[in-house]
Amino acid sequence: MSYHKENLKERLVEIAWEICKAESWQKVNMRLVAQKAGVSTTAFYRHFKNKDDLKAELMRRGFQFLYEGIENSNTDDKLSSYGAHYIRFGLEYPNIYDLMFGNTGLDISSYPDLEALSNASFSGLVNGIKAFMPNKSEKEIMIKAYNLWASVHGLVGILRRSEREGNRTETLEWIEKNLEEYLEKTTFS
Amino acid sequence: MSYHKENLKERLVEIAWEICKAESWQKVNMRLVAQKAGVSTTAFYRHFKNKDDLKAELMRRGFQFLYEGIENSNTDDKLSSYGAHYIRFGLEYPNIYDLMFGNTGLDISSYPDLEALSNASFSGLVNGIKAFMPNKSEKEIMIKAYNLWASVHGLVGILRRSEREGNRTETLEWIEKNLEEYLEKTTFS
DNA sequence: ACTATCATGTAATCTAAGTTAACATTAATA
DNA sequence: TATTAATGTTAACTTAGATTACATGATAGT
Repeated sequence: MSYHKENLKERLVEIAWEICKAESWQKVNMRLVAQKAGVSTTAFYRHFKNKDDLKAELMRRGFQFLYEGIENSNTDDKLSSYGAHYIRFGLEYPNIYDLMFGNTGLDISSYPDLEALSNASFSGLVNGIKAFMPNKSEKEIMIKAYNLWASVHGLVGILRRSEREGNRTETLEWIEKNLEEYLEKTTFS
Repeated sequence: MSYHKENLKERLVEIAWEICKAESWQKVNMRLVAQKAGVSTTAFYRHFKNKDDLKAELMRRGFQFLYEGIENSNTDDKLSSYGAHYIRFGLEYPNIYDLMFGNTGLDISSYPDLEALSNASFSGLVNGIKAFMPNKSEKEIMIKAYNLWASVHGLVGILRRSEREGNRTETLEWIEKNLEEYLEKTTFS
């Protein structure tokens, strides 16, 4: 029975999400996802125009997931906590992080809602800095914002690389355990 | 004539390099490269075990290219110049940069020489900082080094993304034109 | 209730790209 | 010169994204 499935689209996304989280977005492929859902490969194309469409859906999920985490973690309104949350997210969900911030080949401008979701985090950061340093000029605030953003994403790369390659130094160990202090020390002069 | 070609391996790498530089490493494929070289697709496998082997060769080239550039640009021994060179490299050769610093799926630990090449740049940076701040502790120096590294690579990501998505703000414009000043301001308190 | 229609699922097939196996040709060397 | 190793070719296999033509079944208008 049930030639027509209940919420197949949702189930496909769910399955793809799990594969992506556990493996990488590169490992997500229609055949595997469809098979795990117990449907034919082509059933996929009734719900997604193509693979990019699925990737976009997964990215949406990624941003929602990240933002939920930030809301729920009662950060003490310190910017360093905000940045630390990003870093921890990148370390805990590296494959989701790659999907969201790496080069997946997706043209994000084809998905305006996604673009907005993606930009939201930076706006939040700018506002935070603005509140934190009310007497600074717009330009100084933006520079701080870009720098914090860059440091955060750059550091995720470093920490992950060191993990992969077994390069972990004592200092990196310290940084990972003391992200807030590290961020205060480096990006807030 | 010439069933056996002269320096086929070198020519294949050269062709692949050009494709990678102009398009992306994802666009590099054996059929295309072999065709451009005027040989059969499988000729490839006489010179490379697999595609990863080619990727590794291209990455080697990338690091040599980057380091040559740094040697030749008579930086005035300022660390900010060093960092700025990295950023400019990332902006001028984004596809080579992705190959070198992005997630290509290559397990770099299978290519120890490449790993060494890749680590060399960080060591250089640490030594530079050490010379620059002789009275700081080892840990402080390492923290600065990681931070500069993270900032540099993070900023490349930001600048490229803003270019792709047409997000360029005035401040980003300023940052790109004044990389040294930006780095001084942000990572050297 | 009957039937037209539309959303949703399937089978078969195409194409691109990585890879291998079996065979051919040339260069090197004993 | 005869053997062998290096290098190249053809044919074919595999995996993965995508399309076409067809099947099924839920829903709505008569």
